[in-house]
Amino acid sequence: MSDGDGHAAALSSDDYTAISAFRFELRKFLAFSEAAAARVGLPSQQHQALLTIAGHVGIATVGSVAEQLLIAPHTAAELITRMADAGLVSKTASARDRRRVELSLTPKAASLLQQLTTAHVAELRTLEPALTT
Amino acid sequence: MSDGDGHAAALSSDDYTAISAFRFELRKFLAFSEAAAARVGLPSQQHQALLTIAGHVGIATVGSVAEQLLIAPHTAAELITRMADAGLVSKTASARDRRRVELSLTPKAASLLQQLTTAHVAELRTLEPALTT
DNA sequence: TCCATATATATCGTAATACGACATTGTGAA
DNA sequence: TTCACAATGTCGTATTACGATATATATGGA
Repeated sequence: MSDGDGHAAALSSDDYTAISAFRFELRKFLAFSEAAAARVGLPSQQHQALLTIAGHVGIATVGSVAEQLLIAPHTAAELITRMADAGLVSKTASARDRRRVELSLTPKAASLLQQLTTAHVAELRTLEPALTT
Repeated sequence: MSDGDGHAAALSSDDYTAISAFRFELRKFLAFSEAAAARVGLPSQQHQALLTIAGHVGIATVGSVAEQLLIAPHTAAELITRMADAGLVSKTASARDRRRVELSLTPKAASLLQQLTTAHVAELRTLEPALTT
């Protein structure tokens, strides 16, 4: 503690303004992301799930999605069920461990994800200066 | 378009892995924030509202909270009502424009916000390297 | 001045989704 | 084999943002 007081952090009104502005930028990015996903008919959480499945090292499972999205395993199970119903992912019982369900993107989902990711990379390039301030 | 193709962005599996990792870091920060707020009994949205009220240049109103949180004005009205019921904000009709409701933090809220902000600043210092990658 | 229109806030019913509690099936070690 | 644990799934519930709508106030022109 360099301010000599373990509790009072000496936060000024300007500090709150600056931190609030940071969160505002964060929110704008998340809102952009949500809107972009909605434009192609996806809830944000399903977009995130597609991204983690596509980016997973090895084969993604319900559990790995839960871990990446910071949600409970049974919540991920519900999410994946909805996505399978929507024709976005295919579920395959693992041969090695039959408790596991291995996931892969359908061509439709792969196409949507590519569109979305391209837009996100562009948006991130725009917002990056504001976020790192 | 420098890649010579307006549509195909040439995204590799590694690209998805990298972007997914970025979103994971973002999620971890947001999860930290939510957990920190929950520890003092606040939903995340109420913590965010406190921060925008404290950081607002001039006097915050229901409308300014809506604008900062990227929610509809009537959603902000509901949020502020809940917060007033919880003893976190006081609402005062504006003298100038009696449609407006001016907001201020109660001492209790100011104290909670200071605690939370101190913890957040520390956490951001920890996560910053991972986020800017 | 008076009114039409716009703005700020509020209310109510609804929908989406994450969770807790619990169930089911499979695995692996003693 | 048997048992503790792991992975996934089901169901009812709670929270909260939204759309539609309502009310009060403000403001600019006729």
